[in-house]
Amino acid sequence: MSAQNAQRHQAEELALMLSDFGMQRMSARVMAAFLFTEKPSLTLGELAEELDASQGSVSGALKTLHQVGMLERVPVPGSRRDHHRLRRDAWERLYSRQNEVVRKMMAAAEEGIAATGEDSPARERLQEMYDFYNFMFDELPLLFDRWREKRGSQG
Amino acid sequence: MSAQNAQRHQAEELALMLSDFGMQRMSARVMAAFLFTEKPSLTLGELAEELDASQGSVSGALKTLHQVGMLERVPVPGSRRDHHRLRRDAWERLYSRQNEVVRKMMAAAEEGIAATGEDSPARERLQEMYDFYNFMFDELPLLFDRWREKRGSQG
DNA sequence: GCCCGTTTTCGGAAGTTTCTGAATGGCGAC
DNA sequence: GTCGCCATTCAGAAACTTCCGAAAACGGGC
Repeated sequence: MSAQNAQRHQAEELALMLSDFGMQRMSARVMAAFLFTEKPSLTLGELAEELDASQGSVSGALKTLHQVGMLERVPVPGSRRDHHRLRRDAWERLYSRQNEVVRKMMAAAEEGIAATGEDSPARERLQEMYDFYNFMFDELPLLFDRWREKRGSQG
Repeated sequence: MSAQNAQRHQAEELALMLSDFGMQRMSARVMAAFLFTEKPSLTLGELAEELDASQGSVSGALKTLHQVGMLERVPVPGSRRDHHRLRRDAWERLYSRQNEVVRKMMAAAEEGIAATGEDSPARERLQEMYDFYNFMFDELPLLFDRWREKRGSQG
């Protein structure tokens, strides 16, 4: 197996993992392609060919990944195609979506508490849930701050 | 709408949210039922009735939730049914599964790096991915430690 | 303003997941 | 040892995702 095929294989493995973790399958494959390519940027057509997928589905995946903030468009003068590349902080952004999850869980717990009587077991459970997510809600952004600081001082 | 119905509604909302975040639908509904019930523990039959679902699917959901460590069996002398309840640290355990995700992402990045030439853009990208997940891999357990400490000193 | 290359959207097909209902298996009481 | 109740497993049905391919929409260049 050529080195290039080996990497393509690794890319597909990673894509499978990402989709296990909840990313849409095609988005995952596109992500993996961006990670492993030697080119500085990729176009929709290149991706569709590389992944042997329709341009339609690649277009959808690109849209999603841009929305999540993992990709950015690269201006390439003289080319009418859109060129895309991974953002440096793509993974941080991906993980940051946890923030939103945490926030929603906290909010749900809060609502539950508000609707529950004073001395109820349900309320206690909801309070425990709230406490945990509230902790995470406070701490995760600080964690990211530390990451950026570390990252900045290195690179 | 009665207070009880309002809570049942809230429970279903929460279940929907959990399933948005990747939890299986029935597992999510079961979780929500455990959160909002006033009873100290629930049996399979009670859950199936409350959720208007088959015992089969509830059984599957219970199995999953026990594996994740969010539920525990409660010994109830004189009852031949299994009684289940939420673990106090259920949410922490749920979130802890991120650890495994992070570990796998780190490992995948590592493999990619090993298979990539010295001066390649792909390697740089993989290294950035590795650095981020490695940071998380180190820091998340510490975060949980701090949570447990805080929790312990409160409760 | 028109043309051509590129991207996005959309309907339908294929695949995957999830639920149910019934049968099987297991365990305690007597 | 047998009975009766509970829990689990499994095959099939239903629902939902995801993908493709075609057609519409978009946008520069001239």
